[in-house]
Amino acid sequence: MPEKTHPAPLRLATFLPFRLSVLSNAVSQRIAELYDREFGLSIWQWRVMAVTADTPGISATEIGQRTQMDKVAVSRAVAGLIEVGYLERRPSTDDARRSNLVLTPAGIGIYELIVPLALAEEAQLVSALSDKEQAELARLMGKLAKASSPERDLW
Amino acid sequence: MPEKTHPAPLRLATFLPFRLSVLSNAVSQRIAELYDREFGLSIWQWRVMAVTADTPGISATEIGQRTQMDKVAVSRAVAGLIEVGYLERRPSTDDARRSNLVLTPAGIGIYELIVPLALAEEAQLVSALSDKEQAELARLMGKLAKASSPERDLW
DNA sequence: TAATATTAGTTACATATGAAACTATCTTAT
DNA sequence: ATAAGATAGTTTCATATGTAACTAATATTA
Repeated sequence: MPEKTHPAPLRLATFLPFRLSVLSNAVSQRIAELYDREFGLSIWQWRVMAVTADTPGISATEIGQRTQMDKVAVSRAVAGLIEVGYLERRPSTDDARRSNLVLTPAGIGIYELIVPLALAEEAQLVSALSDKEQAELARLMGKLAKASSPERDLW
Repeated sequence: MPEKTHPAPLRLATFLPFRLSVLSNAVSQRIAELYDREFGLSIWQWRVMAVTADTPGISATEIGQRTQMDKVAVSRAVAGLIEVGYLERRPSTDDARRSNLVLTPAGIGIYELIVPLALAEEAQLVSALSDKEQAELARLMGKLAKASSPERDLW
């Protein structure tokens, strides 16, 4: 008489989606706390600042694409940054629906304060890995990203 | 005359916390949609089921530790699972504050339906990597986890 | 060029989430 | 044995978030 077959076990601790989620949350939380505590910024506001610093005059829609934020999140982050005076909205001459977003001088100042801190945080995080391992991790993550969302390319 | 020094640039696309977050969200969303669409379960309810299947009679507190969920999230997920009849609360004899949680037969049935689907989803995701790469990824993630939260060990 | 469809972005609403307060029970120290 | 503290778990409340509806402007099509 054949024995009752047991289902394949699933240990959360070795299940990749779970591990990714936990690791990502642990990392994000550390750095979100930094942005918030030191500068009163949410992680989404920081992302908006980062891409705006990189591409002055960017539109909200493009911010969404570059940061993987949906348009409502972008709208709210932008509104908040304008509120505190870090971002400025300039009407676009050729398309009245969109605005060209730029950091204000205050915004640039804050941005330049945050960047080294963020990079230091990252550096500390990856200091556990050799340069080679860091490169390998980036490569493997890229493959996973492609496998998980072949349609939109994430980076 | 020395030139004005430019701050180190920060490209979101190569910033590890950002990449981790985007990748994790992309993966989680795919699989959360599966749990929800097919079984009406949230990802947290699924996690609770998974550890309860693994350790019948587990307490809510221990579920929290094993899943990295806070106690409020556990409480809500448990309440929801009891509501739909997948989980049962048994009063603990030796400590009246805690309950021993077990899956009901219905819960076990659903669990055994989900496991192969979840594993298949994971398998599809990592199929882009060789066995060796998969092992390497797991190892590197373990190092990062330790670096990011040395205090609590995540897995 | 008028009608229709798309797009950029915001607002409104419903739900999800986390922090803090709370209840009940158990543990520790005197 | 009793008071003070710690722990398990729930509830409350304020905020965050996503979906859908909306406004305004541009693009398309007939």
